[in-house]
Amino acid sequence: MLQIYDTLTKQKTAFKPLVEGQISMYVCGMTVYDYCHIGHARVMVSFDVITRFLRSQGWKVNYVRNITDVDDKIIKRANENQESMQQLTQRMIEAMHEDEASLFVLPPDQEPRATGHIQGIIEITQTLIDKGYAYAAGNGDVYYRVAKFEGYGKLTNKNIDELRAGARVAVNEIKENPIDFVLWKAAKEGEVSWPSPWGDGRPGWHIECSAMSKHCLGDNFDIHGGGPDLPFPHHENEIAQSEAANGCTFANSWMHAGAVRVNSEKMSKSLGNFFTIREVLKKYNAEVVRLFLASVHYRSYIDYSEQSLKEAQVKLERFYQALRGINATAEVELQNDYSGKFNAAMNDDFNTPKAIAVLFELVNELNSASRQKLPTAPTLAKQLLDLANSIGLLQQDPEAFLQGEAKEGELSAQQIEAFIIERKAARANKDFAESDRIRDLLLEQSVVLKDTREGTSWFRES
RNA sequence: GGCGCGAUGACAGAGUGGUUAUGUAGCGGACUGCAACUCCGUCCACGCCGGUUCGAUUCCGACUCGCGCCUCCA
Repeated sequence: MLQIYDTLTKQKTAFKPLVEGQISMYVCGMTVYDYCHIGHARVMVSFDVITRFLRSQGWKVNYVRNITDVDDKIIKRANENQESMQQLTQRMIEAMHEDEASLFVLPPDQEPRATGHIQGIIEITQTLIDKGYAYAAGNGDVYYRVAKFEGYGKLTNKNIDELRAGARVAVNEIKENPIDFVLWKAAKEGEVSWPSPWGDGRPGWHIECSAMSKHCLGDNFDIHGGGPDLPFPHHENEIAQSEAANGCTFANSWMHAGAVRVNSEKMSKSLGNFFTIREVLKKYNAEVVRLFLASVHYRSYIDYSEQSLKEAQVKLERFYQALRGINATAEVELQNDYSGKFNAAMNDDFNTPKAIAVLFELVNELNSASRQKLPTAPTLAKQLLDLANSIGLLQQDPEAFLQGEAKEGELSAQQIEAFIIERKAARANKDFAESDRIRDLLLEQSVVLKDTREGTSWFRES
């Protein structure tokens, strides 16, 4: 049975799909004005793990992740760069797709863009005005009348009076109430704009997600997800917009990933303490980053550090060492509970650390079986691969992963093989001094040798 | 101030009202020419104070500390 923690009810509850066997999920994606950082990676990887796992369990998942490609920050950045908004967003979308692919993150089923849904945005805005939930201010802006929506604040336990009291929003006489937020912004000179019943303008933040989710999944769908800084105000406002306009419950459950921290502080654009995905991938294999992220439950915060990345690297080496040289095939019947435990952990609000612990138990048995040349080894290896693959791990060839790509200044595979042949000759002559000299020489280049009956294999140590 | 989250062994990180998490590191042994990989064994634990209970790291309350949101950020 699948259990999911819902941000709104603050409880883990049994998941009930709208349609038997199917899951409709909308995840807030990127605002494309800069390269993705590890915080973005966490959202991408978390929901990729979730989607892959659900599919492995037979769920038919319709996964939508939007792109917000029109927004204040984008316009500002494009101006700074002296390029058009389209040029900037196109570049950043391409970069995002590259990052995604290198992290083994599967593309969502649908990836709508805000600029492709202006008509839908205008329609919802009009509906909200017609129903009294929004008003056109004299200057061409349209605002949401927050006090009119009864459920406002239900996601994040806010109440309107306190929000108003603490409103740090600049007082704006055009608004009826300082906490009202903008649905449609009148165009400024030289800014990108679209025609609307209220004059030329562009969407505010929040409304695009109401329009895109409605278009892709309907008025009511199963899961809405996103990053840790989205519950307020973004998701709160989405609820207000969509529920008021559509007259029904918006998302049935809300999932939010935890923050990535650096030195106990949230990694964020505003603090400037972020590492971009491409930066990190120069130093670490993509699966190392995936495993690092999956080593902590998706809702908890995770500390980004070199040490954590190295640990993930070592863990992955253990997995691949176990799989190395084994032809993973289901040859024999196994009587074990690894799959049951793994799936139970994942079905319990996607408990990846617990699930991965099961994989290590399996590795242990696999190594033991390999060592004793038991006939169960290939089947255990297959089981390990199947389970790991169900969350998008262990997708590389063990040999390729362990030997890695030679980085700048490192020995090539051919050079290493040549040294191994030299060493083999020395060992055959019992010239252990020479043999050890070669081994130490390679070790200085981070190449570790492993002698077996079948010969010498090697891997690059992190 | 309001609303939330967290505090687990050397580190990372799950979990549980009474039973081994898991990984790395450490220690002892096996394997090895010596190593590495691997295997076997092993040490180290639940912030503080009360309460409930036969029994609490696990439930309840207070406290201390840390973090997030309340403003753009995944």
